[in-house]
Amino acid sequence: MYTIKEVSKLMNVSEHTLRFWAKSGLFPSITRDKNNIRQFDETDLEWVKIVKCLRKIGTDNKSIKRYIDLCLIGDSTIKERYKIIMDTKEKALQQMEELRNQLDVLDYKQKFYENLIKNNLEDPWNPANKKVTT
Amino acid sequence: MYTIKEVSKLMNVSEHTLRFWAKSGLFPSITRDKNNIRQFDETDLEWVKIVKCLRKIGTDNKSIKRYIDLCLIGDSTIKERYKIIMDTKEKALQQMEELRNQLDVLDYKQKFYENLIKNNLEDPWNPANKKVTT
DNA sequence: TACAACTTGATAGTAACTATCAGTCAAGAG
DNA sequence: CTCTTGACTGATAGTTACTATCAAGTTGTA
Repeated sequence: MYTIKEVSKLMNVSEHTLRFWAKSGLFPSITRDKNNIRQFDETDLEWVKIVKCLRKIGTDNKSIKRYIDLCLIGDSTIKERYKIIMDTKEKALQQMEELRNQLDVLDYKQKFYENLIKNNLEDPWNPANKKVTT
Repeated sequence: MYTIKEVSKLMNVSEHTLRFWAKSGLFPSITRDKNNIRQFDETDLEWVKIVKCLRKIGTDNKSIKRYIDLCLIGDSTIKERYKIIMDTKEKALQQMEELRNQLDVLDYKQKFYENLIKNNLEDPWNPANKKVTT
């Protein structure tokens, strides 16, 4: 059994966010001790893991809740859950692609600035040094 | 010269968001025609591009504004801007890594579900079909 | 017994959109 | 020459997913 603080450290999710997720119904099996303190077990950690995973890929909390509800219904929903996972994979791959594109933009900027810096060092009084650049 | 609608299509950013960015001072060189309509030129498209790039990597609008202000100051800020670009690259690479990790989680789930589906097809009355899974 | 370190729920605040709305303006139809 | 249509405007309100602040309860140590 883990406290919220331990889970926070273990999973690298803030306590605030864990409480928020809990309140949103994203941890269906969580229990409380006699003082109303949340107790996370290994299954709960699995829930945290999948919620974190879906959130990182931008799935909204409502859709995550839907996935969890499907899990609770049982095996009759396996195909639907499988589809959600596959769609999420697709989305993640698109994001990788997008990230790669933006890295290209940044690489271009990097070279651009490295050139400027080199020129500045060679000729610090170049009038080009007044120009505004993006 | 482009209208906001054209820029929206060209850069794949909603008109709403473009206006929001404009109001936030993220397009410093934008002009208006006699009817107060925004006119984007090629330089403005460059601004849209870099703003979009930084946003995709999660830079907040305030920091983007800071980068733009540095650009406007001129060449004396090149090293600082270079650092921003390099830090952003680093951040993007971390996000790639994070995305790869989450893809691993999803791959595991995929295999898990594929197994379940296979077993279901072979033995649809298996009592295991009642079990709740994450 | 005091106090530090947890925890709790409630509430308010924030960022970055996103949607809605009333109003302006210009071009084309009749 | 009016009417309508469509694009644009700013202002404002709403949304999502946190994130921060707070008062209050519990437990372990000095």
